[in-house]
This record gives sequence, C-alpha cells and structure tokens, in this order.
Amino acid sequence: MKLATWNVNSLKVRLPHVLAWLAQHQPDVFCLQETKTEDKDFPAAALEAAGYRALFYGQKTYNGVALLSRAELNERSDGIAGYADEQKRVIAATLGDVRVICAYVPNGQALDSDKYRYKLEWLHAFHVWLRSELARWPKLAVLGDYNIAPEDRDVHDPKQWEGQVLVSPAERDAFRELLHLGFRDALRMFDPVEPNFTWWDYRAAAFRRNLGLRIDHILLSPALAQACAACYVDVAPRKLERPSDHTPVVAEFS
DNA sequence: ATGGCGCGCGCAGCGCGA
Repeated sequence: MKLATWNVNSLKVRLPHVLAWLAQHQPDVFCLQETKTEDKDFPAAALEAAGYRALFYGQKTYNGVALLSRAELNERSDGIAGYADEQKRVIAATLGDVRVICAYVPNGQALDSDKYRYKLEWLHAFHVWLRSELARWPKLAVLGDYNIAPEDRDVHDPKQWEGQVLVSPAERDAFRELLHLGFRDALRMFDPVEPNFTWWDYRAAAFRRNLGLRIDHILLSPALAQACAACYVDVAPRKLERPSDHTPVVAEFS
C-alpha cells in the first residue's frame, strides 16, 4: 500500500501535474490540499479516466481538500467532528481497515493576527478529534499540509525564521502534542540525511537555492507505523513548469 | 532591501499563501 499527500495550490492549474504523478507513482490514496475548486467544478471525469475515483470537499478561491483512490473508499467524513469551521480543510475516509485523514492546517499569517489565533484554536480542535479517531481506528494515517516546521532541522535558516509563523513555539508545541497522542512522524522514522523540505517560496529563486521548509507531513498510528517500509519527499514536481510551491510526500507499507 | 511569485477573481489590482 502506498499513501501520498500534495498541496497542489489550485487543482485546476495543477491537474496535468497530478495526472502525471498518479501515472508514475500509482498511490492507493492521494490526499490533495488547496484544491481551490468548488465541488461542482471538480475534475472528477479526468481523474476517473486515469483510474482514480475522488472524494472532494471544496470551496471557491481558498482551501479545499480531496481524496483520490483506485479502490472504493468508505465512511467519508468532512471537517473536524465537533468543530464548526466554515473553511473546508479536512476530509477522511477508509480503505479496508486503514483510516486516511487529509488535512490542510491554517497558515496563521502572522503571530499577532486573528488568523494565528484561529490556527491554534483549529489545532486544538484537531488534537481533540484525532484522539477519538485514534481510539476508533487502530490503523490511522493523517496526511497533509500542517503549516508547521516541527524542528529547526526542518528550516533552511532557523535564525531567519525565528519569531515567524510556521516555526513559533506554540505551533511546534501543538505538533508535538499530536505526536504525544501516539503518532509517528513517518519521515523521521527513517532519519534521512537531507533536509527533506516540502515547500519553497516562489520568490527569490528559493527552490534553486534550496531555501525551504518541511511543513507537509504524514503521521501514522502505532499499528501503521510498524508496517511503514519507506517515507520520502518527491521533489521532482517542483522542477516542472508552473509548479506548486509544495511537493508530494509518500509513505509505503509492507 | 521585508520585496521578490503565483493563485483566484475578474479585468485592475488586491488578498492571500508560507
């Protein structure tokens, strides 16, 4: 089994990249964030022609998440149970006995902004919900754009980023609290030598200079972590014409 | 040097992302 996640920054623009990536990597479930696509406009037919069915939870201009899969997904749920949120950031479903949650955590904008307070509140609700999800689904994977670089080694220049959103202590505490629920950070299970950034700013030739952050993650429940054989970042799509500023993360299971 | 780029919206230039 192969699970993957990608913040596509507009599915409309990135559809050719998504189709090419599916053909090459053939994930069992592909989690997409920032589709920025209303459900009535979702490119379901093009994906179906590529062998993938889709569950989508989108809105105009902002946010939007989707699950693509080759086999049928069951027990779909939208959003965080018990947390009313206008913004469409979470979709979940089950493949066999594996529960897959696709999440787009708020960015936060700046530490003194309402958006940052929303991010922390959102992360608290996410934490509470994931605790109950873990109790319900022993095999649980939570994939997505967390908008948090968990440690300094996930940041190209920790000094430059100090005091900014994505690296602030409160956000990192919230991420660590998710791990304390019992999740493993799949990429860190394999302790790669390279930085394994997943996002590079469009500006200032940040990708060419490798000025990136690791903010897209795959968290695995203990039962799934035990079965995880590999986890890696695929930087190839960042080199394409009109790339997303994020790149896919993949987990493979025995 | 606090911008830079790219997206949606909608037709100019702004809000937003990270």
